[in-house]
Amino acid sequence: MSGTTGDKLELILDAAYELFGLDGFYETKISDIAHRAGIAKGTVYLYFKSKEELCLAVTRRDCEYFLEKLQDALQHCRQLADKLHVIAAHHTTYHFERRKYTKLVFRAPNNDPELMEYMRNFIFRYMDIVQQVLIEANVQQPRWCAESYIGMLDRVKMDIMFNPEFTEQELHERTSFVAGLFLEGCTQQINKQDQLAGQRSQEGESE
Amino acid sequence: MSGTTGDKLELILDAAYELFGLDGFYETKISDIAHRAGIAKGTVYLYFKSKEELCLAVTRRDCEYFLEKLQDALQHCRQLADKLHVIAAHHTTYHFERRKYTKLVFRAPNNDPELMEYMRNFIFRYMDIVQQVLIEANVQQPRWCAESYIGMLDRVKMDIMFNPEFTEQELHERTSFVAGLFLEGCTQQINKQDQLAGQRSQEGESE
Amino acid sequence: MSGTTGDKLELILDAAYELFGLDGFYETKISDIAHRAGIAKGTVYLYFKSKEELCLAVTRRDCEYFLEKLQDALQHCRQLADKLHVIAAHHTTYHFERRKYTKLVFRAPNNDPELMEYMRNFIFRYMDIVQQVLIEANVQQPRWCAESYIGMLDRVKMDIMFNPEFTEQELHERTSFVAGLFLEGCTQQINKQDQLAGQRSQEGESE
Amino acid sequence: MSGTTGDKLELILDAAYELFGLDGFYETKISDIAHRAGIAKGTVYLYFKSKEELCLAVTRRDCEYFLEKLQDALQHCRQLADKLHVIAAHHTTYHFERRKYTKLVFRAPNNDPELMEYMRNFIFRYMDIVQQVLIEANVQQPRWCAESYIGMLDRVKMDIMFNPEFTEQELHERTSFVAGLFLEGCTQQINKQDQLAGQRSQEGESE
DNA sequence: GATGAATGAGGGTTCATTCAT
DNA sequence: AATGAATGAACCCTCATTCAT
Repeated sequence: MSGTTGDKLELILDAAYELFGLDGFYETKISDIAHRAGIAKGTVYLYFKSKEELCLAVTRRDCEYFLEKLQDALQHCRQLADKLHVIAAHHTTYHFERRKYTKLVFRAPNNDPELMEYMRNFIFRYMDIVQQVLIEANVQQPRWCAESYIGMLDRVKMDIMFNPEFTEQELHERTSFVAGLFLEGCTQQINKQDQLAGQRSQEGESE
Repeated sequence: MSGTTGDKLELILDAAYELFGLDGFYETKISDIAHRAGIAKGTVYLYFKSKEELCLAVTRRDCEYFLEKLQDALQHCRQLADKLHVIAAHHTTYHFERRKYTKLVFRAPNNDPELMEYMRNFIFRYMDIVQQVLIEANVQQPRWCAESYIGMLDRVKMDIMFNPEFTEQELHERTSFVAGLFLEGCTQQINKQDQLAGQRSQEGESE
Repeated sequence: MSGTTGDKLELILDAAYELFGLDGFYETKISDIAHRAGIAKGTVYLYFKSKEELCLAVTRRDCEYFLEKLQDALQHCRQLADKLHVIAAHHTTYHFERRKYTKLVFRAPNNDPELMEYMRNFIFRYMDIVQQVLIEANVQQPRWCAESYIGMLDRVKMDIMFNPEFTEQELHERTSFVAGLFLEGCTQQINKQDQLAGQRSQEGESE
Repeated sequence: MSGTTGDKLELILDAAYELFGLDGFYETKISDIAHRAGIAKGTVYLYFKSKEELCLAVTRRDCEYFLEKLQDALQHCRQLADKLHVIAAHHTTYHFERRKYTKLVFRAPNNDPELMEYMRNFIFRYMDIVQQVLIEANVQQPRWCAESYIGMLDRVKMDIMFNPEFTEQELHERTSFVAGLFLEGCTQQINKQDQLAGQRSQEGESE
């Protein structure tokens, strides 16, 4: 009865996500999006002021959903190892499920300041979540470690997106590998730090 | 000397690199490039069949130079630690020096298959070099490790390019951090493997 | 009282007059008019078949009112001088009061035949009124004189509309000047004619 | 050989004058103009930044030519009567020759400030020329008289442009009529002034 | 080889008008 | 009668590419 408005907006976002993802921002015509959404070209402009704004909305919906799902997943585990694995699995699975949308990697309208700013901000928020996990586990240099972890996962993502033969099996192996490798590095650091702390307390006692 | 063909080609590549890097592929007009190169618009087409081909040439020159310099730098060191540091330093410094060309991150003409293929291939070659370093040091899973390392470095690159206040001091610290973190993980793995190998040889002896 | 059909029609006309006058026909959107009238876009089309017809209605109301007021004013005077001054004062005052609606000068939809025809007709009727005044005073060439008078007044109108600093003081001076100048010319002509008539009658008598 | 550039610019101006004049600014498509000029749509934009700028150029050429011709014609006469007639004849003939371009009356893009400013300025310059003629003949209130004269002539112009049956015969009659009527008014004023001056000098003498 | 005037396909956006509710 | 979401034709302008000189 009502809710039609919401429906159409969703239709547009879906169509835009699909086409921006498959063909890229510049290669996608508003008329294509409208056609795929089953509406008229002009209707797009009832919901979005410009192609750029539509792209921003698409990106926002995608990224917010990404972070939301990540937070959800993290709630169910307590151990650092678990959390790191959840993060990795989320990152890789998310992109594996969307692997046909290769052009999303280049979130293009290169010069749209709002989109640039949003993406910058998204990365920060993502990083903050990972960093928090590391802080809770007493990992040293949690910011840089978080960045490194995300970097490792992003490289896997690139493989997923640009290697058409990337299998689900491979997905799991790579995910575990990255999580494992990183955990090892962290554990190492934590150990060292504990040793250090231990030494200090011993030294303190021996005085 | 100055009227040589080669000169003009170089002028065009320089101008295109500058503008593609500053503004992005789609935002840059052939006429802008010609203007900056100090030549006529039509002349560009004496050297390149299309804007895409020019972009490919620009990218190629940039990437080949990147790999070349990396190889050069790697020749001067033997230790794994040294090599990893050289790789990291090269990666981060290269992009720090070109940090104003933020749009190079999106090597855009999204649909040019040749460029896509070239980039895919470039990554492989880059990865192969890193992988070789790891293989020589007996690191397990050298491919995946190589990918992880490059991923970590690529994240630093993103920070460099999109954080305008990124300092040279920070550059060195981050570089050393990443190299160190990765080396630790690798060393760990090598150790484990050596232990394993040691056990096996012992077991073999004891028979 | 307020929900009456007539009310809404008036609201639309008022809003359209305002916006056509301030911004011009082509620059004004139907949605703007609806918004200013406090009604929905579609409602405009319950009262007017098209934007052109609305413009015609606006113009008609404006012009009819102009002529009506002129007729009213003329009823109160008998002397040619008075009548000419009333005409002049009406012309200039009317536009002075509406001087912020500069775009009314270009009653645009250039290609609407109905509007063109109406405007042509309006001018004729206006002219007829002035002409009648002149005929009653025995002015020679009353039609052309009427045209000239209106032309003079229209030039004042242009000054009023496009000179933002045009003051009320100036308005009165210019009005009197134009009326005076024209009256003089007419009187002159009337005199000459009277002389001519006098001569003729004298000649007649003397025969 | 060369001069081709100039040629094309002229072709565009001619085509634009024709179409803007026949159909109006908003009703004329750039593609129509290009077609009529025998060139491609894009070529128009090599010579003019926008449709508005083209309209300004068309107007400018037209108005400058108008003033130029007026100055030329005025050089050949010395008497006030002659000058006034030349002005009138020029005004009416000019528009009679262009009477099919009815839409030029509404020099439309209503909101283009540059065009508005240019037109304002054109009127001033035109008025200045007429005013100068009156000053030289010692006419009182030369500015307002000039305005009135132009107003009278402009009304004739309107008749010319919107009365399709306006004949050349009528043109001459109306022109002479307006010039005569105005001259009479002026002469009158000059006489009065001379009388005044005469009286004053007499009074001076008698003292 | 070098030029730059000319081309014209192409797409984002606007907005008068319609019509289901 | 009133609404306002939806429509889609229309048009300005851009810019990669061509080609005559």
